[in-house]
Amino acid sequence: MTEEKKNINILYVEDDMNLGFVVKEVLEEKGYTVKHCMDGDDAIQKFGTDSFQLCILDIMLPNKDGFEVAEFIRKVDASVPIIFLSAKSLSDDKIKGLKIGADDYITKPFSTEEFLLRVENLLKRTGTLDNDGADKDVFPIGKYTFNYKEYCLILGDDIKRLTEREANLLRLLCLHKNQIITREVLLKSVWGKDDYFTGRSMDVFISKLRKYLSLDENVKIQVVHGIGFKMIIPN
Amino acid sequence: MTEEKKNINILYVEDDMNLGFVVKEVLEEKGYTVKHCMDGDDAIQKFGTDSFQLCILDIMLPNKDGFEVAEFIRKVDASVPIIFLSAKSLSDDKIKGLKIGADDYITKPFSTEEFLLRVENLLKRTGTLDNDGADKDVFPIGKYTFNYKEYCLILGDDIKRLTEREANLLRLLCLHKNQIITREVLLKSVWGKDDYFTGRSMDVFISKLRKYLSLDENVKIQVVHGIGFKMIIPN
DNA sequence: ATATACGATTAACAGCCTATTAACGCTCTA
DNA sequence: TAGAGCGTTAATAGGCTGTTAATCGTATAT
Repeated sequence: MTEEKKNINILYVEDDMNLGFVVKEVLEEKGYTVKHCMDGDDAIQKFGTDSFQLCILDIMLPNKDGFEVAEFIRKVDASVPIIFLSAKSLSDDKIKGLKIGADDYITKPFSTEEFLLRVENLLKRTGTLDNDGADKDVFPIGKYTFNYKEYCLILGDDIKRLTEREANLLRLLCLHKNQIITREVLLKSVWGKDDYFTGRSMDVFISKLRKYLSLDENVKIQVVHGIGFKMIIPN
Repeated sequence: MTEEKKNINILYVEDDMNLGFVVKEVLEEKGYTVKHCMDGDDAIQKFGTDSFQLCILDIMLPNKDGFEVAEFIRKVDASVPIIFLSAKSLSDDKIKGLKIGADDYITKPFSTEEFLLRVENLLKRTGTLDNDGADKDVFPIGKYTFNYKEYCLILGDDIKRLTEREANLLRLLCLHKNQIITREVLLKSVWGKDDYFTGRSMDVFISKLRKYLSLDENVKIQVVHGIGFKMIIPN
């Protein structure tokens, strides 16, 4: 996830050094690339010489205010998403921003969590970020692809449908790929209880999963005797 | 402009009669069609039996709160834009809403001007305003064409008329084509309740739909045992 | 008011699917 | 080497689904 974001360029215009530094840090920590400008003219020029997937504009700026910058940006690129930051919660400013076509409007002070969520949501909306946490439900397993939500295991044209139990178990193994996961954890997570018969039942499922995955010899569900299992997935 | 908007359906959930009435008026004056629900359960069912281009949800609701409604709606349609209304400007609520995937978050009280601007902006963003969102009710299903609004299923010259229930059910399957949709979601959306007999009733409808769709062998309504169904529509 | 038509629900039965249990043989470890 | 742990296959029971037919309820026409 983080690697994908590295390609996302954000133009950030803010004259408050302190806030500016913090916000830049926060965004960069999440893997975004951030160009930070201190005033409107600088921003306009940056926009002309680089391409951005998102613009975050403070409204109060020396030289040219955020609205003017936004209007300019809109002339150059009508679709790039724009977020305004404002110290005032004055409705007039808000409305002016919305009229220009702001995509979001955040009032200072804001929590970094809220800020990041808004940024992410906006990028998702505009299709820059891949949609929802769907990534979390698709696991590559060697030559296979395992789609947890759809309960299926895909290899080429072949789509093997899994039962709910099979899928739950396989998902846990994927979340711990190349690591040992104990029988207890598996049993408590998937079955909710840990006794002899449930354990034997799980062994039957492990057996099935091995069979399903047998067409890629590099993928293995190893047993760790007396402890649990370890699914080997080569990179 | 106003004429185009006539095709835009808005689901509005608000238990405050006074505010509800005003907002409905304001939106309708702009040419939108507004379905106003008073509580969450009602909204969920409305969503299952009609198609909306925008949902506006109050957070404080009797029965089910706005977040729950949103989560359900997201299960049925992952892309429909959602705006939350909230009396509290509490950051926690905001964050919760954004996490669920709200597209905007408006704090009461708000001016009608700001409100309308946000609605329009959101609709522009999602492209609903451009193409007069008529497509939303016509679904290609393999060789068939399903027209939800007209309750009919067309294959060549043959026009099969569907009942309302049949159409509602088929629509939901279409919205989730090639994806698993759970029995619970189908039942809550189409019937508004989820019990044994309603479930059996649904099975009868599924059986009918399969029969209607049997002339295209590439179209299948698969069962996902213990979970729900998955309609396969080849591209 | 009565008859009719239609759609939806309920009933009934058959068939299917799945998780579990049992059984047996093998492997690992103490 | 004994005993516990695991791999695998097969059988079973119980729940879930597919389908048809009967019944119920409501709207419509006579």
